[in-house]
Amino acid sequence: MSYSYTHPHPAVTTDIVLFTIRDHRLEVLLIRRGSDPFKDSWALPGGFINIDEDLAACALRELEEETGVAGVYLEQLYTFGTPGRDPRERVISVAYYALVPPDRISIRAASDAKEVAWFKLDKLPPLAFDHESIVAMAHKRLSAKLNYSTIALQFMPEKFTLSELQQVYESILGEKLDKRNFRKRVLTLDCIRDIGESRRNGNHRPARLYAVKSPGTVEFIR
Amino acid sequence: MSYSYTHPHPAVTTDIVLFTIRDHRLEVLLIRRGSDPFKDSWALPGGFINIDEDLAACALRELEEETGVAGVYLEQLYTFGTPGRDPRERVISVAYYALVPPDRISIRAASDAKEVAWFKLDKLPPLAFDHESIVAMAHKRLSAKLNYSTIALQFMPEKFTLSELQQVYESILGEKLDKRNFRKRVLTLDCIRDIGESRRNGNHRPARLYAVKSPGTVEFIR
DNA sequence: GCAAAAGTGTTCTAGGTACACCCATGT
DNA sequence: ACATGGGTGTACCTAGAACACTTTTGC
Repeated sequence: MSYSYTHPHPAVTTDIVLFTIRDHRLEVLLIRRGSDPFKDSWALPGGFINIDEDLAACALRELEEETGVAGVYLEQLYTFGTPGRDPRERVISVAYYALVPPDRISIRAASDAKEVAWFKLDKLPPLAFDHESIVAMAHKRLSAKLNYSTIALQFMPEKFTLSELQQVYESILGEKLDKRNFRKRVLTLDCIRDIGESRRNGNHRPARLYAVKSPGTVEFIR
Repeated sequence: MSYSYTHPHPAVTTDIVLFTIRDHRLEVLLIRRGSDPFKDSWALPGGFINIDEDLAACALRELEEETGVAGVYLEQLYTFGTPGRDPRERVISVAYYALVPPDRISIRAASDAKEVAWFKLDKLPPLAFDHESIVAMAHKRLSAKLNYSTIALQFMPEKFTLSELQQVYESILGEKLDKRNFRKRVLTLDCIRDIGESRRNGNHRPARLYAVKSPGTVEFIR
């Protein structure tokens, strides 16, 4: 089967920077490529768009096919199209970033990915193509968005403590926050609610549990 | 000549929302389409990418070819790729927005554009494709960016008064600003300088003239 | 002298930052 | 009793908002 056009067409892909937070550290999901180019290199999940497929749907499908991950929060990041960024042919990649709570994921390698793994953001291996700059831009966008939206709640499981939420902010921003100021701020946002339960986490006072009021939605603040 | 691929490839275009400000009103540059689809409709300038051309270069080239406008400030906006947005074939459009001072432009129709004209943003004609939503998103981005960058300076000619700059902000935001607070704010940004000249604009006191310190660069503030 | 836009400071308010101690639990 | 993280309130500071009169020019 072959498809012909009167003018040359670039290939279009989506690439996804999937973030989660584990052990108080921001992590990115990578696949080890099973075929050339960059065979055996680590890369972002992603791939070629189907001819009748929406861009975001393509990103979700590739993520599911290559890693088994579904049900994430997804947002378009930027479109990367420098000629030569893929040695095979002209490839324009619409990059997305996605967030998932660490308890909502069971990854598996599939499709043309030999292997799937989470990497600490500050300990990434060398990446294929221009994927390092895609990851860098995604992290920058995510950090910026913490300050004017409730996007961080997308990392939270169904029930969580305020300390856990604070650790999420600290992991992304890479700095310690003041406990009292942090709690005052997130509680006045009125986006999480005290569910009246508590959880024992060690040899100390149990922590109150909270839940996101509108899961799946990200609101702008300030 | 024909180009064949083993998998179908979408076409890739760029579309450009070029803004300027004239008579204290935000305006958008449109072309009247000379060919189908949407023949005779107004649309954003833009067109198909060349196979070895960078995305931003494509946007600048299309703008130049179709309207004669060059030397603008350009920024990637969003990528629109809903299947069916172009009736001919699958087209993915990387949208850009651009800003130009009103004195830096001489428009002319060329290429497949029959006609080129500026329209007040609040009096746009019906647009081809999904160009209305592209314009809406560009305006939203521009408004947001006024609050955390010096992007408005891209609209200013070489010499301008503080009142003129204020009118630019007011046109984009669609609201009146306080003169004293506005002046205090832009002067503390330290991005424009008093060039020691003044200009008479009518039967009243002449206004001091200012110039942008670093033309062509947009800084983040706050 | 009158019309018209240019230019200029102070007060108030709200949101952000800095900061230290008691509480509930397990061992 | 002690170690550990959970939970709480106040004072300060700074940036943004509100607000009115004098100046310089042309006619």
